[in-house]
Amino acid sequence: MNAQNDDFENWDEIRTAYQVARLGTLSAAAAQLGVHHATVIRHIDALEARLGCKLFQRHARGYTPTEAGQDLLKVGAATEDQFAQLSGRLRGKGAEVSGELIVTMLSGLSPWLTPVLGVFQAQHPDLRLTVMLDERLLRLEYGEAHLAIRAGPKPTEPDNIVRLLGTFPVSLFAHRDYVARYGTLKSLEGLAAHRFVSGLKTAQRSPLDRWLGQNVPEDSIAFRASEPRSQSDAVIAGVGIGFLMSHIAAVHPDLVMMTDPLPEWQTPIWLVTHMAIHRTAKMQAISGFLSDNASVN
Amino acid sequence: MNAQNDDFENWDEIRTAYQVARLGTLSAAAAQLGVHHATVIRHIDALEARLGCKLFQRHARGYTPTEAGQDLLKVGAATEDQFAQLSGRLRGKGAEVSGELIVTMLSGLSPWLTPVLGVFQAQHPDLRLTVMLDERLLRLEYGEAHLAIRAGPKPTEPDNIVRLLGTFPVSLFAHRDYVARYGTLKSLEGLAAHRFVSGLKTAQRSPLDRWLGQNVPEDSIAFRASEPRSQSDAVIAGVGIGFLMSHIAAVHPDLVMMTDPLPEWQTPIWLVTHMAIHRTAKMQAISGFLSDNASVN
DNA sequence: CAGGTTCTGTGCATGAATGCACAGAATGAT
DNA sequence: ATCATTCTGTGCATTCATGCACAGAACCTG
Repeated sequence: MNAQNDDFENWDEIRTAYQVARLGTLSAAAAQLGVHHATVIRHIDALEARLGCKLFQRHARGYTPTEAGQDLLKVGAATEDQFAQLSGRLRGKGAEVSGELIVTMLSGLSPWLTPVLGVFQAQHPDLRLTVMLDERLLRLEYGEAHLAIRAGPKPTEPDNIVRLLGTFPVSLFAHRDYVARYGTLKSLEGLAAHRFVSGLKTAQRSPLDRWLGQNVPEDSIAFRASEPRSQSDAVIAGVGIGFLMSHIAAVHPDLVMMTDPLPEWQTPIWLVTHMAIHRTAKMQAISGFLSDNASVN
Repeated sequence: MNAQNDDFENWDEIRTAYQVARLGTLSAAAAQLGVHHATVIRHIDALEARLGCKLFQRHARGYTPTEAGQDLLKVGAATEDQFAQLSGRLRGKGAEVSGELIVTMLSGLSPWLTPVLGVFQAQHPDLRLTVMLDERLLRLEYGEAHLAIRAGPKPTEPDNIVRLLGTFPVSLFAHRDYVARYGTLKSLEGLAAHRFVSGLKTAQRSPLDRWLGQNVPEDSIAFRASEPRSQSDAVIAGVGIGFLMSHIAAVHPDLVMMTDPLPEWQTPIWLVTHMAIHRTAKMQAISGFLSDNASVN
């Protein structure tokens, strides 16, 4: 088997010989293959030498296949057909909105995006949708996730395709009970008199966490949580003032916006896919759907 | 069709991906293919990018094929099988002493070699043997002939495989009737008193013709013929003295050797084949047969 | 017959593919 | 926990495949 394999250690030479056998001249085969005719003749020379077998009778105006060349013509045609069918199947799969789809996002985006994804899945019943809430950067190239929805600076990992979902206003919110007890926020100079909810001090991954760290005394951070969802839960429970996207806060009638949103708080949201699957209909469909349906009214 | 073809414009990448899918690691595939693992990963990267489709899940300890990768595994296995069978058929044909065999030689060698070739053909009834007597240099690479039997200096055409059949003594012969009428050849100093048979004056391709041209007065060349066979016919008919190989002349009891053979008259005979077919059993068989059976006893 | 066109075949320069060397990740053994 | 082994992934240097430019052969047209 291995000894036989050595005869055909270059499948591209077979492809070239097949085209010459099919078309009859070096020039035509070269045009079909998109290479120079010198390349074609060299492939034929190499293949014939390796096989120790003449594949063609050579004439000034083209090549005619020998019996061996005709045999190779048949095998080459079958191979090309098989590859074309494989290509069609792969494209067919890629043209479907079906199969598994793993979406990863920060927990803070879940209350907003999970219902949207649910509607998408209802529209495509063949889709097996998985939503993973994870701070950790799931590896798109490892297939741990197919779509990552990220906030903050534009992701720059190589081999990733990044698309902006939108830039969303963020502001400081508190529960009305908190406001009744501690009062409103008169201005940004009065931050120290209030209690705040933030992320872990050691991390401060989010630009908003860093903003709080720079503008609020440490003694005024009343509550720290590793997950954004826990942070928003604390705000909703009246523990303190914290950042939320305006449209997420709008879902809660008991939340009060403490100050107008600053432009620097605006947060871009990115849809990230791996280039190897970006072109599939599935990925195009989910990206388009999120762009159309995750906007804030 | 052409659009589909573009997906698989590099059949060697498919071969590489097939080996990875089959063996599970880049290293194993690289070893099997005889390339570096860097080459393997680059072929996979290129193919996945071109297809826009993940073929593998990538892990630190190897690759597992996706559904698409498994599809490619099946197609690759079928392709490899088809190519292996093609290889077997070509080798099988090459292992047979059958089909067409065209042998070309000078006419002067025909009385000696044609019977030998006839015996060879009788031993291989599936062989379609053609003997072409031609001064013109038939193109081995064009398939006009498969085996050329040539005399004189060693042929040097590229892509030809040349094998010495033997070096044969040549001498000057005349018919006994000629000797009865004109006497014997006392020495090489008495050449002018005799009549000779030679090739065309304008050609003098053969070293023997040139020897005559240099050592015999032109008036003593009684008979010129373009074909060596015609020349030997004239000698046999008693027209004059002419060169023949000793073993060919020995077939004619009426021919008399006029002088001992000179070493410079010795003539090497070469078997010439084209490298593309040289290794086939057919060519090996005919070359071996001629070496064994065309010797002079 | 002469000239134009199409095609093959080859030496040399260029560009692309490949191998080398290294580093990092993951796993297993001690 | 540390070290060794296996494997993947990448930048750079080297090698090899390819394209360019040219010439020759064969055929067709005027």
